[in-house]
Amino acid sequence: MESRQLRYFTAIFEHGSLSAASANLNVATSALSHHLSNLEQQLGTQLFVRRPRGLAATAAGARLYDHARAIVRAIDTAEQDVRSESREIS
Amino acid sequence: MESRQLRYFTAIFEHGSLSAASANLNVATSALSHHLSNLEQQLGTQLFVRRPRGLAATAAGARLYDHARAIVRAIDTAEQDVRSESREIS
DNA sequence: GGAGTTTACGAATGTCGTAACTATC
DNA sequence: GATAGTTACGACATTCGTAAACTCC
Repeated sequence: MESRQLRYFTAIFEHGSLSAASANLNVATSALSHHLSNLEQQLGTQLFVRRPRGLAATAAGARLYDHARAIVRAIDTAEQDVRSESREIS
Repeated sequence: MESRQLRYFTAIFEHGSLSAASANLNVATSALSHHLSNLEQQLGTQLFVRRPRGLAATAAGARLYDHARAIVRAIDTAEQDVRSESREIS
């Protein structure tokens, strides 16, 4: 699981569809579809049920979301923290 | 910051050299060197001081390590959790 | 010369967008 | 026909290893 996959996944989850996430991320739906498929295959689990109007998270998808949100935040925090550390030194 | 960069970084930090991390990860030192350079450039900070016998972490490097270790663990935990969730369902 | 890192180069892989396709309303 | 997702294909970028430098003992 790579950070980018988790970022895309959280956007898809929060927007409820690839097309909405696509508009928000400025990434083509095909790319998101690919990443989602890969993630599901890597985990061996379906994360969303495909519905006519969009995507509905499965239980596994909802559980991953809780983790993914925290992980993405932690990464952003780490980056900011290191940058501020380096500013203190220099 | 991608997950792989953080995994490589923690290995380099823990082993204290590219060559030791290389042996542990089964990845060539050149790849680790490149990733480390990219990470330092992305963060705008030097993470290790290059010493004749290996690498010594800077303050920024040490601070990143604390974050990186937690993030890598969180990712592994998330993966296991989702897998166990899917087993419960099926 | 040995231990360690970096740089150069090419191969394999991954990522992404456009476009065509499918399905549902 | 409009909306939403997937698949096919090609272009571009990333990742990685081998090999050749380079530095410090």
